[in-house]
Amino acid sequence: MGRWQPDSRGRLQEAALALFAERGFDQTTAAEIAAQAGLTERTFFRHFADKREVLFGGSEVLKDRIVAGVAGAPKSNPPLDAVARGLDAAAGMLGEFRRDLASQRHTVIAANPELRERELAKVGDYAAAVATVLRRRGVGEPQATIAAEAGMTVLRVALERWAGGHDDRGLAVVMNDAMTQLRMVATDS
Amino acid sequence: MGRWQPDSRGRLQEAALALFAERGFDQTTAAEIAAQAGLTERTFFRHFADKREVLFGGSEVLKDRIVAGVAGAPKSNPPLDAVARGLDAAAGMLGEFRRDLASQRHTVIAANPELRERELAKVGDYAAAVATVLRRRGVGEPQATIAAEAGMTVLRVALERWAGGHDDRGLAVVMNDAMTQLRMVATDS
DNA sequence: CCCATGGATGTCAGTTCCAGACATCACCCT
DNA sequence: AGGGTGATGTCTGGAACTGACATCCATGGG
Repeated sequence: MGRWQPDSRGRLQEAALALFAERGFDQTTAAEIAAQAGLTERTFFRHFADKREVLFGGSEVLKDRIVAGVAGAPKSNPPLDAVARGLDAAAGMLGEFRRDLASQRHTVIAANPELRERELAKVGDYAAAVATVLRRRGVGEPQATIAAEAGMTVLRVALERWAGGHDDRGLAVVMNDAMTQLRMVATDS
Repeated sequence: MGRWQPDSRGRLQEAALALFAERGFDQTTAAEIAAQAGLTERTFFRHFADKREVLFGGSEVLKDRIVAGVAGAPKSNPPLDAVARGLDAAAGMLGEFRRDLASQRHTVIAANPELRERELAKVGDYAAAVATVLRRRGVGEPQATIAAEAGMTVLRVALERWAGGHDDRGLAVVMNDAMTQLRMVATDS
């Protein structure tokens, strides 16, 4: 056994989620999280750029999955269909995750403006990446950005409904549904 | 003349924009902004909840304008058309503003992740307000949220193109254009 | 004309977030 | 055995905020 317990990063994430859920984000200091994980505050900030970031560990992986989904769509697909492939990939990945943890995380984030801000920024980052892929597929501007942003809106709305417990169907279904609603809303006029 | 110079809030906003543009957001302290405006740090934080907020002074007014625009749309308008009315109102208000200041502000925000986060949060707030108005008009969920969020996506994209100098037409035109692109992207499949 | 009140500001002290610089310790490789 | 490496701890300090309290001036009532 090493000098240190394994997976410090994971332990910090677990401790943070537990403490945030228990006392709230503002009432929890980075030092407390670190202590709970058997580490020091300084080490916390070596693993996460700021206190909020500890809740967004899998974000990069998810982005890559989405991007891969979009990139893997048939060349003939119109932009929003390609984006829908990315959403399928996202639903697949998030579906593997434990539902209760996703829900707890969602509750914590929903309760704090700073965390909601960060979440929006993350999804905005996905959108930028997706737009880049779309452009590489020959989609022009502003269509690429609009399709990407609209798609990430669908992701956020579906995730909110699913993790918020307002829709008990599978995430993939909820997301598909939201995409359909977007198409209807945009068409019907 | 009073004990204090008038319009402290406005002076703080001006000073902040100037300093941010000159040295960057991170390299400017709240105390420096306050000093430039002839005030103290404590007073800065009495006017603005945090350092970023000083760049988003007119945000509430803009939200009200958008909401009013949506609420004022003919009852018969489908949701996204009503939202388009809100966007017209926004374009009208932002058009009154000095273009160079809007551009400078946009440059500062674009250069800093924390500021981009805050901007996303603001627009997300508009979306929530618009969704509420739509529901009051009888639009169900998730259509209301989707229409509102899609509309605010159009706002962001158009604003980015306009303030970023990528499109020299009037803001209203750019926004109308973006809305049309959204409809096309969502339809064509 | 004086004084009480209230709003905007200043002063001071304290907490927390976050980062730079450097030390330490176990492990690994040769 | 010894040096290199990576993760962690320690120390220190700046900057973002916040609460408590003092101050000053405009205003209005007496």
